[in-house]
Amino acid sequence: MTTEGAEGLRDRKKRQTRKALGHAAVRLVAEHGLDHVTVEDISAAADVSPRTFFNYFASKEDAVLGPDPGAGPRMRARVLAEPADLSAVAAVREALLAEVAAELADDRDLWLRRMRVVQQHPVLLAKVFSGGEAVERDLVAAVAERVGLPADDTYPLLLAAAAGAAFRVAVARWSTTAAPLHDLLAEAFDLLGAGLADPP
Amino acid sequence: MTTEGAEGLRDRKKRQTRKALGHAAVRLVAEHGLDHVTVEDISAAADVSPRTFFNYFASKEDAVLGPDPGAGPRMRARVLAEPADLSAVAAVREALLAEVAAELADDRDLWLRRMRVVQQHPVLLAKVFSGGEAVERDLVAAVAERVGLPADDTYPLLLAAAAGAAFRVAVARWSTTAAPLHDLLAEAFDLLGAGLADPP
DNA sequence: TCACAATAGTGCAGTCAGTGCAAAGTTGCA
DNA sequence: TGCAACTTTGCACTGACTGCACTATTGTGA
Repeated sequence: MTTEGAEGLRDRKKRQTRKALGHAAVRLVAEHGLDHVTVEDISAAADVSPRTFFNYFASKEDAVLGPDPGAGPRMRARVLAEPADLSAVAAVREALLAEVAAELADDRDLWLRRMRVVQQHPVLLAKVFSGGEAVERDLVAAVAERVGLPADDTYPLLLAAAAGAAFRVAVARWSTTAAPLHDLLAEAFDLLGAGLADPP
Repeated sequence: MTTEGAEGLRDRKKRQTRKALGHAAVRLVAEHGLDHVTVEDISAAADVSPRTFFNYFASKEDAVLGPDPGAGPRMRARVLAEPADLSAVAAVREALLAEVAAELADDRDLWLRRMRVVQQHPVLLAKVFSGGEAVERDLVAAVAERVGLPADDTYPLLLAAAAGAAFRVAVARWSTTAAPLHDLLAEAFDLLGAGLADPP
């Protein structure tokens, strides 16, 4: 995730600290359960003071689910970069498949552990949703731009929301079946593209 | 929990208390902002002790957004009651339209005020999502039963999630435009049914 | 190389959310 | 009327989260 070449020591350390806190949070929660882990525990595991924890994350839940501030802009760029002759759904589909592939390649284990943690603690679902919601905003903008509609029109709003739904369903199934996430996501988009017609 | 006709004084009082707390929460938060209202304030406005507040709601946010435990089962029943020759999407569509009409008729003002509060406090979006998520479970079950698929198949999961997406989009647009919620919801379902094809 | 500016980390004190427990008050019922 | 069931409440406690002032570390320009 190294954006530009020259990144000072300061920024590298910040990144490290954030990562350490996030990983510690996921590991400890997976191990002991959400409410048997305190912010103090997480901070200790990451070797920083509890006060510092809150300089990085607004809450314990945020540390576990690590809102990815780059995801929205990335998706936006991906959608706009898809060939112009693709339909909007197809563009979103391809963008999402590419994004997922990239993210998974990056840190597959962390993802899986997070999914398991969420399954064991449905309270965290709220964070998952609202995290996706942030990405959705950028997705709405990208779709609106592609199809030449205002960003408050039903079409872009709905396409973005439906894509989010497809994503969540695919990830949910992924964590309980052996199928590759790519296939599950593609299946979901096929159903959407077919107007959710009754299955045979 | 006497649901049948004769409802004792005890249950009536509980219902009243819950309602008083919920309404006080919405009113106070709309008036002073989410984090300038404490549980103590809400309890005082509803004339109960702060401790009692937590006998009814697990958190301040819950009091504002009032999770409706009956919504899931109601939707399930509605979906299964739709004519058998309707497609699954159509059945969900009709069920949702009917549910919304019934709920709006019941307490239109509270709904609108809640929407406004949510717009002013995006933190609450998380609760909206996870509230919808509870309903989604029942919806998944109903759809699975209708189409004769297991409840962990992609189709029912996705249809329920997409319906939730359509609902959220419709409500969001409703609170910013003058159009009736019914029409906005119908429009969203039309787009879903058309496979989210590019608009003209 | 050395000061000085920026910024990250920390300790402290305080507010408020949320929970378990046991006592007190209410309601249902025989 | 009296007992059982249930609701409300006060109390004490843990832990999340914040503002503030201070220290430590890193970046930078003379």
